[in-house]
Amino acid sequence: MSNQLDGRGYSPETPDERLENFACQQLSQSPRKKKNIAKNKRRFSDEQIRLLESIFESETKLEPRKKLQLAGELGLQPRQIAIWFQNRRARWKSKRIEQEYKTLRAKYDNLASCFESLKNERQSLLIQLQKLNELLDEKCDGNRTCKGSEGNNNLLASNNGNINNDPKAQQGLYDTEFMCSQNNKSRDIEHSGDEGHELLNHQEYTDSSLASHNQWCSFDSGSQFYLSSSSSQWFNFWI
DNA sequence: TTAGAAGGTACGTTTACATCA
DNA sequence: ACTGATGTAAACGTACCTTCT
Repeated sequence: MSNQLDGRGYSPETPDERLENFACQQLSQSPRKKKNIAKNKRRFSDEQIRLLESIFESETKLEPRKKLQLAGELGLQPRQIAIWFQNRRARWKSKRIEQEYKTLRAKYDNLASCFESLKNERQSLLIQLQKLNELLDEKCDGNRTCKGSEGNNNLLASNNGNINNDPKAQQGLYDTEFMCSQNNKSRDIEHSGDEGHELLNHQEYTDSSLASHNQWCSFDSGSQFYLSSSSSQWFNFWI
């Protein structure tokens, strides 16, 4: 505020001049009285502004008595004081709104960037899943136990049974488990109870783009890696 | 309880003035 | 030096609210 006032090129009236002007205005009976008042409009002096600002800092609204007192101190009309406070409140509000906008904008930008990185992460997870699925297909091709009820085999079971000795596949499984546990823990945890067990055995994978001709392998509940219907929806939401 | 006057505020607009290209 | 555009602050008009009688 004071910066804006610095360098003002007007010559402030003294209180006496102001009173004189006011007296003239009051005495003027012309129909253009209002215009005459406006024509004498002068910016308040630095000293007046300083005092007004200091009071505004402590109270943004003036009590009537204080307004009169201030008017007397500054040689202004009470109405001028009231109007100054009105305008000051308006400027204050406008600044505050601007500041709030900046804050919200920063938060939004941050969220948007998080969203982007999560999207990228999801993409890489899907690629890993695709690879794992292909590996499973290969295993199943060479192992007839994949069919029928035993077709329910899964990566973890294979891994635990030391059937899958492919270090690359194991690494992929580890990575996948790790990333899922990091990112989906909060979402999947609610399905990890009895309800989760049920989901494990009855899930339907309808994503034809990624589901192979074999069904997606379900994972042991302990692996924290399975696709419930809700997480499918979550994934679809991100597409 | 209701009506109306008085006083206050928010908000949008107008006006006068300063500054700058 | 002059001028038009622009920004800013003082002032105004109006609608609305609260308080008091």
